[in-house]
Order: sequence, then structure tokens, then C-alpha cells
Amino acid sequence: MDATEERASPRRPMRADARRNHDLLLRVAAEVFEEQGPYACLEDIPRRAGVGVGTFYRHFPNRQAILEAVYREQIDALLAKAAALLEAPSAGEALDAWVQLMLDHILKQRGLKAALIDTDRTSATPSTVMPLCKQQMRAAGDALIERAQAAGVIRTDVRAADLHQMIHGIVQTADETPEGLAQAQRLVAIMMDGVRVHRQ
Amino acid sequence: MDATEERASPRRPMRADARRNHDLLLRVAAEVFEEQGPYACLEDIPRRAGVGVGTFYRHFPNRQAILEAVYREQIDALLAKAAALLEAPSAGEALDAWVQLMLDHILKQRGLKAALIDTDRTSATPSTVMPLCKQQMRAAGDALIERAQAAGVIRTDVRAADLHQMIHGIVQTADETPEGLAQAQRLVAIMMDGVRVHRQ
DNA sequence: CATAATACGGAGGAACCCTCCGCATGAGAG
DNA sequence: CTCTCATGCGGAGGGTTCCTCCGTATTATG
Repeated sequence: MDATEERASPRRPMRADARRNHDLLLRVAAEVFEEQGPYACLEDIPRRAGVGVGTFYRHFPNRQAILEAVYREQIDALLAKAAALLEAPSAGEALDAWVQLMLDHILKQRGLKAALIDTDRTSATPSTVMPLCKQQMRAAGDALIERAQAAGVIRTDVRAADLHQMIHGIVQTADETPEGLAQAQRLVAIMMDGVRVHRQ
Repeated sequence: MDATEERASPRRPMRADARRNHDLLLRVAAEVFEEQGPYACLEDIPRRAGVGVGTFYRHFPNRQAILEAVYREQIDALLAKAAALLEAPSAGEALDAWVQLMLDHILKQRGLKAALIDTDRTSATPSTVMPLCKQQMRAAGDALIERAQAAGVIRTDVRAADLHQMIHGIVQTADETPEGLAQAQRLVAIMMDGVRVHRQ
């Protein structure tokens, strides 16, 4: 689940210094993209991490690779939280929490995702990471939704795909301004109200 | 209205060769971005147009400038069509046609718009083009909506901003695949059905 | 036609992306 | 602990792209 053990599989389990640098670069890359956007100068990453450019490019041969790795990392964190929410006492509150997590995630990462789509469109080798993430997110959402449906708190004709498309639509069109964000919050709340079962 | 007369205002009316090159570069740039996406190599544009790079960069000093100009051009074309639709005999059909135009526009230009948002975020001078376009599009949409409302064919509690946010949301989250596009068409149709007045 | 204002072209500096290869270091055997 | 070698590191440097600068060419005007 935690990505710190990735890249281990094929033969040997990756040398200790390589693993250290890999993880360090990934952390620093997330920082740099957060500050400067997904088209930040890649050489800033090894520079800030205090390693050589060669090291960086061996771990992540191009922009697509590092963007994917950062994205993957964030999705993994989200999926872990979704799994934890499955254990929460209230199925309805767990679903609400999940929706809020999705909202924050989309808001923060829409630039990164757009860049990923773009580099993917350009590159010769279409990414497998994005479709996989989508599928995993959907599965995680469905689990939470089914539990809430079993508890009788939300409508039974809704699936994760529907929820995700609605949230995406609302959030991606939101302005970057505080009012835009508040408006997105409001619309998502209204949407979730429509999804809930209201007994009289 | 037509953008061929822009850049004329401040003092003199722009030399003939300059105007020619400006318009030519704008046309070629639209082609190049269409083929290679908004992060295409800028030098391809003057090369393909058969002029020097210096000429290109004098007219459009950086990527943000040329992206904005191309975007502006497309919005102008849309606004002209909206104005024409105001003269159409059926207010209801005019609104439907407008929605369809919006849908096509968003589908085709979402990459360009994302790039614009990104270069804007990076640049020191925030663009005034995007907000202006948004406002103009909204005004154009409102005019068509109000006419349809006066004709009694759509609900009276809807404004262009609502329609735009819904269409944007649906279209931007659509897959690039044919099914994704068909799905977007379907959802927009459903949405418009909800906006219409249904007499019994 | 002469002159001044304007525009053109492309060389070149700076930034960036990525590759390559000589050197360093960690992992496992003895 | 030492030796060996597979693995990893660093950074010089080549190719590309962005953009600037300025000598030359073209257009507008009297």
C-alpha cells in the first residue's frame, strides 16, 4: 500500500542508497510542483534535494514519469484513507468524509492532472497510471457507498462513478478565488443532500 | 467584432505588412496548437508561416500572449454566432444551438484553456483576457436565455452562469473517447430537458 | 523622391531537458 | 574484515527551445 516499497519487484530489492534517493526526490518533487506548478524546471528537484541531475533522471527519466509518481503517491494516500473510513462507526459520516477528501484532492491537484493528460497526449507511450488510479478510486468509492446504502442513509441508485463525475464537474469549474471555492463547497453539499435518504 | 482590426487603437493604424504578418501568424498558431497541443514549439509558428522568429516574438512576446490571442479569436467567433442566433426565428432552437456550440467549443479547447490558466498562474502579470471572455460569454448566453424565457420555452429561474457551469462540468470530465463524448452529449441533453418548460 | 518611422530577420545568450560514462558505494561471498 | 562486482552517483555537455537585440529593409508621408 505505502509506495516506499515500489520498484522492488523485478529482481533484487533496490540498493539502500537508491531507495533513499528515490523517496527523497519524490518528496521534493511534490514540494516543487506544489510551489511552481507542474511545468516547473525539473533540475530544481535534484538541486534542492542535493543530488546530481543524473540521479534524478535515472529514477524518473522524464516529466511524465515524475508527474505520474507524484500523482500515484497522492492517490495511494487517498486510498489508504478510504480504507480507514470503511472501519468508521457511521457509514454516512464516512461517506461525507470521503466526499470532502475528494473535493480537497481535486482542488489541489487539478493542475497536475491536466499536465499529466497533456504530457500523456504528447508522449508515444500512453500512461497506464491514470486509468488504473481512476479504477481504484472508483472501487474505493463504491465500497463506501455500498456500506452507506446498506445502512439505509443514501439512495440505492447511485454509484461512485456518478458521484465522482459530479464532484469533478463542480470543482474543476470553480474559480481559484475564495468565493469560487466556497461556491464549490456549497454545490457539493447540495448534491450530497440530493443523494441522501430523507425519512419523514 | 472581427479581430482583424485589433491592435490598431493607441496611435497609428499599424503598417500594412505588420497587419498581414500578425493575422497570418495568428492563423498558423491556431493550426499548430490544434495539431500539437498548447505546449507546441513556438518557433514552429514563424517557421511554418515563412517569417522570422523576431517577427513572431514582436507580435506575441511569449506563449501566454499567443495563447491568449488564439483563445480570444475563438471566443470572438462564438460571440458573433451568438449575436446571429439572437435573430433566429425560434428562441428555443436558438438556445439549443448555442448550447451545442458551447459544448463543441469546450471539448475542443479545454487543453488550450488549461494551458492558459497555467501560464497565467506562472506569469507575473495576470491575464485580463480570461475574465473578460467569461463575462462576455455570460452576457451573450443571458441574452439568448432571456429571449427563450420571454417566449415561455424555458424556466425563468435559470441564468447563463448556471448553464455554463453545468456544461463545463459535464464536458470537462468527459473522456476523450467516443463513448465519453456521447455520454457528455447525453448528459447535456438531459440537463437541457430539465431547463425546458413542459406544458401538460 | 527623400526622410523618418516602423517592421523584418536571424544570430546568439540563457535556460532547460536529457544522455553518457568514469568513479563511488553498497551487498554478498569467502 | 576484505574482496569483488553489480548497482548507483555526479555532472559535463549536446540538442532544443525561448526570447532579445540590432543592423537592414520596407512602408508611409510630405
